[in-house]
Amino acid sequence: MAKGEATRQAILARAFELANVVGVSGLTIGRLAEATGLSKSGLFAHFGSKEALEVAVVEEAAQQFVQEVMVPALREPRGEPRVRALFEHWLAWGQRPGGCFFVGATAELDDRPGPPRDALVQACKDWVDAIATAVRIAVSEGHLRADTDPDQLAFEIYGVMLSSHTFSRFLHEPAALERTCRAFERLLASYRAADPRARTPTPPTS
Amino acid sequence: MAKGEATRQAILARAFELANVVGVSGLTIGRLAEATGLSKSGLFAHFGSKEALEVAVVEEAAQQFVQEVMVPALREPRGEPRVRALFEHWLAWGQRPGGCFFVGATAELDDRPGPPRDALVQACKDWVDAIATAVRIAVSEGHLRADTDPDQLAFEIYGVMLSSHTFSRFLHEPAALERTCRAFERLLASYRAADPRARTPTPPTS
DNA sequence: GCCAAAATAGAACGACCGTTCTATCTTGAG
DNA sequence: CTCAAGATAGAACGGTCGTTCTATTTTGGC
Repeated sequence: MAKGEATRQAILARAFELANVVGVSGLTIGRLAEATGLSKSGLFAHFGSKEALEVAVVEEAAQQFVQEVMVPALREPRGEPRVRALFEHWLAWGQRPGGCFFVGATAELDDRPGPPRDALVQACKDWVDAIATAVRIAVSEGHLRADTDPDQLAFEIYGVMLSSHTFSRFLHEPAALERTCRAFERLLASYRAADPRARTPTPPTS
Repeated sequence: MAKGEATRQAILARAFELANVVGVSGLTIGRLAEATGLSKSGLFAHFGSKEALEVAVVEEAAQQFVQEVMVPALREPRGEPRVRALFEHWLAWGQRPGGCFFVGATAELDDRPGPPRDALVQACKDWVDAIATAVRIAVSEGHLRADTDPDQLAFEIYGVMLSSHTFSRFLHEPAALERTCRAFERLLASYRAADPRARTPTPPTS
């Protein structure tokens, strides 16, 4: 029967919204039941345990993230434009109420081993890898210097994102967005090839 | 009577250790009572409410942070050495079990208004300001370029710290420390004056 | 339209939470 | 040494948590 799957998906959509604001473990079955109009036990039956619900929420978040950040960026031209698109779509993603789900969940789960944490680690690694891959392409396109370490730049871009989250959402710093963009631009500039066409673009065969 | 203050301080020291691992709200009165050997009510009487305990824990953390990070750095020579010292002492501070208290607590409290959050915001602002001030001095000493925006560099250094925390504690990335140091060095280099003595050091009168 | 299977509801559970109350120790000033 | 004040303990409270159990309703293949 397909009814079960449909309500399960509806629950997860609502659960993700809630968890984005109150955190993964702040998400309670009672509150989620109230928010969806189901009974506690009726909702519970869809997941079997709170832990399984948390895993499902993390996976739901990852799926929405792919849809809203990764996929649109992949439609941009290879190289620096795509790196920039990843960053900008992340900025938009972080504007939803509660900020970036992964930033909040990371701090919450990093000292709580178990399947929810594992799922979140996987999602974050995928995200960092996506940045590093885009950077790698930008290097091979000659947009960034040939001696660029893609993983290093991904690490640094990730830091700008985290700082952005903290300064805007937590410190309520008015200039947060401006600082964020400036930091990102400075970062790209420091890795950019002096002349965009100085390096011969790597041919597809190599 | 001084006995009360002494045990209160002992409780806070233990509370900070605990909160560093399980988070500010993961710290429960029952567990803390067990950890200190007191009864729930006996411990509770020292603070009057859970919220007041949380505020006290944040203030305890801030005090230890000043002692272990700020004060030693202030003993270093003005300018870049002091900026570097702030960073390195923070690295050491983040090595304790649970990582950097403030990084964890920030994500936990950023959507939970109230006195604990306010206390934490103040502590973080003090920290960012301390970095920015050290940077400002480094500029006036001619160690960093004159057009350096100290708040911007503080924002970026903060990002490196956050990224460091995530990559080492959460992602368990083996190269986290190396990436952290490289990111910091790259940052300083990008702001460093080409010739350390090119700028005339601002005389004390100006 | 029937009827097993699936989906949902409702009540109850034990555990732990923060908090309150009362009683009992312990302290230290006079 | 006395004795009020302070510090601590113990039991109990209402509330919420995740979870389980048992009904009841709803679904959809036949």
